[in-house]
Amino acid sequence: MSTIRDVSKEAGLSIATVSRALSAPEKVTKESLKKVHEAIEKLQYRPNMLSQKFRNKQANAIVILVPDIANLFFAKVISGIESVAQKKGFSVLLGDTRDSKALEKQYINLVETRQADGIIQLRPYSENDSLLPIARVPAVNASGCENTPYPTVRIDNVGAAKEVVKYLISLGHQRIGVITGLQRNPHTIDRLKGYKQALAEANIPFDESLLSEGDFTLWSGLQASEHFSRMTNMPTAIFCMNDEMAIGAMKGLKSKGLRLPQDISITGFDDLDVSRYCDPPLTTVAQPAEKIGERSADLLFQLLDEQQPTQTEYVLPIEFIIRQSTAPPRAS
Amino acid sequence: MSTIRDVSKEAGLSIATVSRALSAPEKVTKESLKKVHEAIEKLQYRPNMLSQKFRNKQANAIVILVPDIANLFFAKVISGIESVAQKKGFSVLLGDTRDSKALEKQYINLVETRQADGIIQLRPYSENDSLLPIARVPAVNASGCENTPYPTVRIDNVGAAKEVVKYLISLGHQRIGVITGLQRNPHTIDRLKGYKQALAEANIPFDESLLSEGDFTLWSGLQASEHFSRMTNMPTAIFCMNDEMAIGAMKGLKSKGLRLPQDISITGFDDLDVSRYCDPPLTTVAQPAEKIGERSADLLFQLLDEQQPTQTEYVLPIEFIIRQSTAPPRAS
DNA sequence: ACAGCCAATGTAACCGGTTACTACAGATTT
DNA sequence: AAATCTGTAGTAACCGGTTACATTGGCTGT
Repeated sequence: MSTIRDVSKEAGLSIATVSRALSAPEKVTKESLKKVHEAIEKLQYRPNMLSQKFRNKQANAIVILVPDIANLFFAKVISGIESVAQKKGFSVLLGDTRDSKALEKQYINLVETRQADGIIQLRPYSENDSLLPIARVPAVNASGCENTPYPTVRIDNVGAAKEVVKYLISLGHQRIGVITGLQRNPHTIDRLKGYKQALAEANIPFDESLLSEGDFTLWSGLQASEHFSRMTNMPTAIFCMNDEMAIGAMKGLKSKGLRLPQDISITGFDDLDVSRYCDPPLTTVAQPAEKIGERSADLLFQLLDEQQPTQTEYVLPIEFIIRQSTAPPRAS
Repeated sequence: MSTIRDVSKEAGLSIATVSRALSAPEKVTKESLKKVHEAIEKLQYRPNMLSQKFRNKQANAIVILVPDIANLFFAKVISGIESVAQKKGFSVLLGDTRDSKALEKQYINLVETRQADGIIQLRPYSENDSLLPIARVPAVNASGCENTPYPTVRIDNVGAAKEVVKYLISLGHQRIGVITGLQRNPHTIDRLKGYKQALAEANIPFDESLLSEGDFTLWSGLQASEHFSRMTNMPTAIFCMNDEMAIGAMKGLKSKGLRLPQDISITGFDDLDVSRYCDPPLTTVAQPAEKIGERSADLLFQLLDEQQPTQTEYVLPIEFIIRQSTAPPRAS
């Protein structure tokens, strides 16, 4: 492995000139530039970035904490972050944390030990359960919830849930079931708040028995649908807190012989690609995932550049997409 | 930010002793150790890993080139790789290449510039279209195909496809359609080979019109199903080269009023989680994704440690899973 | 002809760790 | 008591870049 010193020797110039030829070519004559490039070519020289980063005290890298990389929604957010990072010449390290605090800690360590400059957290903040914020670790939360104590880019989960449920009510539904994420998950909490608000505004009393806890997986949606199909007084619509659970629930309900949406309406949240193709196509909420990613990255770079960002919370608009999984309840 | 020198001053010891206290505590007396730890605590010292890596000429990191992170199959392979890397104390950098050569090049650069020690490529090798192998870049291909010119961990795609098609033939199918990936994709080529072998062994002539090209996305499966449903002499079964296309095709066929599997059988490849829940549950090939990941990582570390690995190609067994999307053809 | 200026280049310190080598005290052997 | 050994700690070189500062030489203006 050749070093800058080998190149300087080969080119008959000092290491300083070689360094400048690479990082500030305008400060070097054409001749020297040519000599340097020839030497580099001949020696197959590749600068040691570890050394460079060490000297510059800048890793030029950011970390993304992803609870689950096999999730299309996150994939889109990541893609948004990457496009911004690329423009800045930063590399992006994906940390697949699988919801494990220990793994999260490990990735945060990368920043503390200067192997990365900042961090974007894709898991929503929840008191007592979040490692971030940490002093001297520049961080942004993407797609979090209300009351996150560090810079955030998110949607209005309460409002979105409310919009969905109000739509179901407007179709004539009165008994609206809900399949939640884990009870303590901030997204669950926010979306449940929206659900309750919509009911309250329509003077429909909240009924605990219409609530079934899932964990955002397809399987848990299927499970939850069992709960509902065993009820003597089934809901006429179910608001699912994400698309995967909605798809699982649809599967379960269909297997009980129920027709969708005639017998029961289903709504999701996230607008996965598959949601357009399931049977029937799913009514759901589309989050501006890519935008969330871009904005988060912008915000993080602001944090890294200056000290004070212009704004520390961005709430981006969602799109409510009505497809064929929702219809008025049967006249009963 | 405090450095090791600050700590040494605070502890009243030399930097060498502090360094040893951290990396080889058995070489230091209990007293010194205590002083060092107190100083570290007091100064909130965190070692600068950039410096350490630079000095050690080891990044302790590997890169995974992922064509598409929003893919459950890859997610499982990655998880396997990560578990092995973690044991070795290596961090894993995920490079989401989105099938772009330019992005791939960028991540390979990380190894050439010593920011990472080796690379695991999840995209199958194909002559003229692959950047790897590259001299001085330790690399392993995970989940590739036959004839990959660098160390590989994969399944027998030809054999697996053959098994699926032979099964369909054993059910009585004679006209078996196939929805492929992109024509030039190595997985497409291998699986098509297996398809043809199965036909040949059953003395069924190959019929070009039963072949429809997709690109491994749900949407393309839907498209391809249109092609088949317009045929006057429809196939009685369709072998899809992955689960997503199979799900898309099922959707398309059902919308034409066809019943599955009575009117037409469908098979997939990969065994996604959703495949168990679609309607009907999909007959498919399960790849040992996690194992592939683990073995690839093991192989890469062998490459990094010694020069000569004991074996440079591993072919892992698959599992053929028969569910309800396949049945004998209707008596016609 | 000479001072003054500027552009190009060279010299060497520096970043924060690791580690080979050295120094030294106390224990053990002869 | 002298010689040797052992365990602990210190000194300083080193990794491969960057860059402040010094040096050189050619050009301009008087």
